[in-house]
Amino acid sequence: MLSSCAELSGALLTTARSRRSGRDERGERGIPEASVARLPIYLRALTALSERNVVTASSEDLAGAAGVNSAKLRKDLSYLGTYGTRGVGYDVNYLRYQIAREIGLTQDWSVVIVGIGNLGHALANYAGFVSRGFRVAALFDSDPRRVGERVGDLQISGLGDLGAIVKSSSVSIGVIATPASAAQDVCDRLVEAGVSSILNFAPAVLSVPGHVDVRKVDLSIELQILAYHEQRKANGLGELQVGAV
Amino acid sequence: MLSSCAELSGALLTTARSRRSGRDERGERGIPEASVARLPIYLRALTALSERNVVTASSEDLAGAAGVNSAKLRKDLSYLGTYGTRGVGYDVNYLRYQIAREIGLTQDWSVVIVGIGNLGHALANYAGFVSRGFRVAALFDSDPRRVGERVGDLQISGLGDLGAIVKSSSVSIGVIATPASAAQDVCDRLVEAGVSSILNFAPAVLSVPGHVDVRKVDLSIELQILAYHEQRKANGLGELQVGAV
DNA sequence: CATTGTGAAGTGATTCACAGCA
DNA sequence: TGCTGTGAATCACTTCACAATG
Repeated sequence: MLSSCAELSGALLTTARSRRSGRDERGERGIPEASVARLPIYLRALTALSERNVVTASSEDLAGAAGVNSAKLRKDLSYLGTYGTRGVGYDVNYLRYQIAREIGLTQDWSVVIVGIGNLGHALANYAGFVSRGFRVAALFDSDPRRVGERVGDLQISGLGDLGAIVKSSSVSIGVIATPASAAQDVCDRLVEAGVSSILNFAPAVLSVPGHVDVRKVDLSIELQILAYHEQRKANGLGELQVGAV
Repeated sequence: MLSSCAELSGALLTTARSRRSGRDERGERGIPEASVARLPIYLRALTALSERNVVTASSEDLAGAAGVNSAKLRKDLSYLGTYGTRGVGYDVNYLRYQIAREIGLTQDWSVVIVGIGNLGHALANYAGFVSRGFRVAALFDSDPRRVGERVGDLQISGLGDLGAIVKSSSVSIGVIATPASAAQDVCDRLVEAGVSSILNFAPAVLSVPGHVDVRKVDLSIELQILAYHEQRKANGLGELQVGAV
């Protein structure tokens, strides 16, 4: 995917920088966080359309493919600039490039993964990373028996090497897939080494300095949220029959 | 964890049903979605405190452990009922039980996992599910060569058996860990079999009937969101130097 | 008297609805 | 004519700030 974006980038670079990036007179506001979180979804939808050789899509089409309503999609896109054509819709490849650029996917990002258990393995082999401009630069595990083991075309390193490798490969994103008990220590080491974005799969709250971004994915939390709704459905959607006051 | 909740449940069952479940005169409103999403985090924090034999915690303590501010925590808890003591704080085990009950973790939930690739394997072995009241009832894969293979103490079944197994084990939650191309078909089969909550790891938008809940986790989307912020940091937090208008 | 529980105020996100434009 | 881009209205969530209270 990145490759086709790269092709586009030559053709479009003239307009690429002449954005106004939505927003008010202060002239520098970012995109609302909720919109940012949806841009990758739009990108995915556009990529799928592009692969089916669709040239143009209306906000309605795109919104359908992304699973949102069209007003929200148009509002989100309006923060990036004016990339549509009234009466027509959006040029799929053009918009795709604009979004990729906005997210920062026209450059490659190096990530390291720490904690190569079941999940770490799965992440290391996850094709979705590499296809979207992320390069797994190194894998780490604290268990000395695992160090040296091959996973895909990488070899697991010991935590002691983390600082050096992060610096030499200019890694800016770290993925934590350790048990909860190790997560804060690993996080501290990553931050110390210069990583400034962290994706945390460990079920633990991390504290980091203000300049570091953390996002978390907790698999069991997602299931618990589903369980809550499941329970409500089973209860007849209210608590009408639960009784008492 | 569930086992200790189960112990508690005998002692506390008298109060268990006498809730008012927050909220206004219509007397039946659910808890705001944003609050629901945090309840599992509070539960985790309470479990950690409980394991350290902490008996009582203030909203400030708890909020710290959960990584939110105390006003938000108190507001969230207020939707569940009045479980604190002014001037004192919250009884850790009591509150833990109340939240577990609200989420629905005082009962066990059966889940099936479809798509036993790298990620499916990791999920099948994930200790966090079982420790939080989720039982993996069966694993499915469409690849006939994989059917019969053991993963943990389960054997992979073919998709053809999905309907029967979902019904016989009263499974209400399905986890999709297939490639995107298979996801909608698997989803349809799950819904057809009677599953009413789905956790989707495939990078695809699923359409489901209204009574079915879907939550999604997309690993590469999380990285892309981090990349966006990373790019902004690299740009000096605005677009001041990007130039042009 | 420390801490909860909660109205009220503030902030942010979504949806509406239509003017503006190709 | 059809569809985008966007103010204005609405809805949801967060934070403030303090009265109520064990």
